Amino acid sequence: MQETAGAIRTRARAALRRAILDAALDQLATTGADGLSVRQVARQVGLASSAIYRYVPSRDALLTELILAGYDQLGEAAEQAEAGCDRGDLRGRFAATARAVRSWGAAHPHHYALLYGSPVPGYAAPEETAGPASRVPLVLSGILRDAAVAGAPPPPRPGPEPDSGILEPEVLTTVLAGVAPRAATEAVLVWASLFGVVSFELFGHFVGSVADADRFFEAALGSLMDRLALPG
Amino acid sequence: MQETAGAIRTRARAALRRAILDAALDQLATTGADGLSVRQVARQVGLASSAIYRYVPSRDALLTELILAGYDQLGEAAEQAEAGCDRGDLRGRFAATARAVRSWGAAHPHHYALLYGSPVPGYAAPEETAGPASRVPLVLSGILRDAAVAGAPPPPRPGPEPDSGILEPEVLTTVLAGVAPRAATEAVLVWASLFGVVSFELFGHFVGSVADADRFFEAALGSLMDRLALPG
DNA sequence: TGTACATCAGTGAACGCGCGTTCACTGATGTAC
DNA sequence: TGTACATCAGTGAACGCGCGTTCACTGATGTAC
Repeated sequence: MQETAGAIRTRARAALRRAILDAALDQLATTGADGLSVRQVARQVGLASSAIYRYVPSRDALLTELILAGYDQLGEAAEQAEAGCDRGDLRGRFAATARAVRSWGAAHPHHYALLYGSPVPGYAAPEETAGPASRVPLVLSGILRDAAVAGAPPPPRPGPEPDSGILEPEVLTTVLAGVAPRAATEAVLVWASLFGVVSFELFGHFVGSVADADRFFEAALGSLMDRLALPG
Repeated sequence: MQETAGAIRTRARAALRRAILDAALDQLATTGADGLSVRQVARQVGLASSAIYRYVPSRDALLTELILAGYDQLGEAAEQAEAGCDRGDLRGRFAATARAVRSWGAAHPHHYALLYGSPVPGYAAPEETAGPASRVPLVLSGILRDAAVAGAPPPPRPGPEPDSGILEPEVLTTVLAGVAPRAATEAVLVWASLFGVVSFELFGHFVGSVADADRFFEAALGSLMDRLALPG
């Protein structure tokens, strides 16, 4: 079946768009987000700098794409790692997810920093990033929900629930549905702690105090899972 | 007593140096570290851009000074907050320290990001920053050591200590002397978790999940202190 | 008291650079009649 | 089959900008004799 000229052009366009994004990823990996420049990207793909604007409206848009790609890569890695675990092994699932986050960060430190480091000054993350950004949290909350179903339902204490109002109601009724507010708050803390540990390691704050980063991370994992009361 | 001319000059030099640093701090606060420029600093103090080099050898050195100043400001805030507490109130001391960290970060988000956000690309933190950077950890470890003295000494379990080798030996024998390796590892995790929570809040990762940041932080504090087994 | 000299903060022009973005254009390819 | 037209990827020059750093210099102030 003969391919139409239009289809060929469309495909070429898409391929070049990918090449541009790959070049940008490449530069992010070596130079960091600040060093990312439209002109260098153009040089790398072998185009005039002005040609980039046929594919990407601005440098900021390019940054946005890198952020989206980062959250998606990281989310993908976490999801795959978790999916490879026995469903009943809640601790294994959590550990696999956390290790995937750490590994991805170690493999792409500048990219990780773009997502979880200093906000880029003068750049406001558009709403489109919210979805991909929540992939890792979604994996984690899935584990918690399974734990809430499997374990004894938390006994509703009398009186007003002390932790209500801390988290967004929408979160408590959707991603963390079935998880008691107290445990849900703890879960958000664990989430932040996990990234806190990974960031501290990648950003060099453990130099001088942690001697064996691998073992430290495993110990941290155990502690975090205990706080979530994951059985095992 | 007549002041010598030399003394006057020296004082003037010091004052101008301070003015330059203040201008740099100012720009850091508004523009962020990337926006910091020698020429803008010069404009703000009313000097030719070349004159700055009589006071600061390079832009990188200026950055280093800002980092040092940041760690010192933050450390100072933490130390003062902790010093205002009843010595026996271990939980109060921890909470005061942690709240000081969060407050300082909220008041100086760009400065906080310079210290705890993405490493500045192409810039390696010189060793001089190690001292000031450890002021907050020192406050926290001081509380833990007091707790170790006050509480029952951890029973040395038979067999090899399972957590030895994770932290630098030097840390275990100095700042965390008297704290069992297991608890010390936990302490480092708590330290990273604290900054993880503060960073997540300041960098916007709680948008959409945490509704009441103040209450969340207090809840987090309680949980972290429980993990340190602080009595109260 | 006066003069020659040294010190040193500060100047302003310049070097050489890279950047994001715009715009009128070329030239190849495909389409309509 | 041939011709006029439309589409569109890509070009290259240009605009206007700000940057870090250097360097020969001015001019005021203090010092030595």
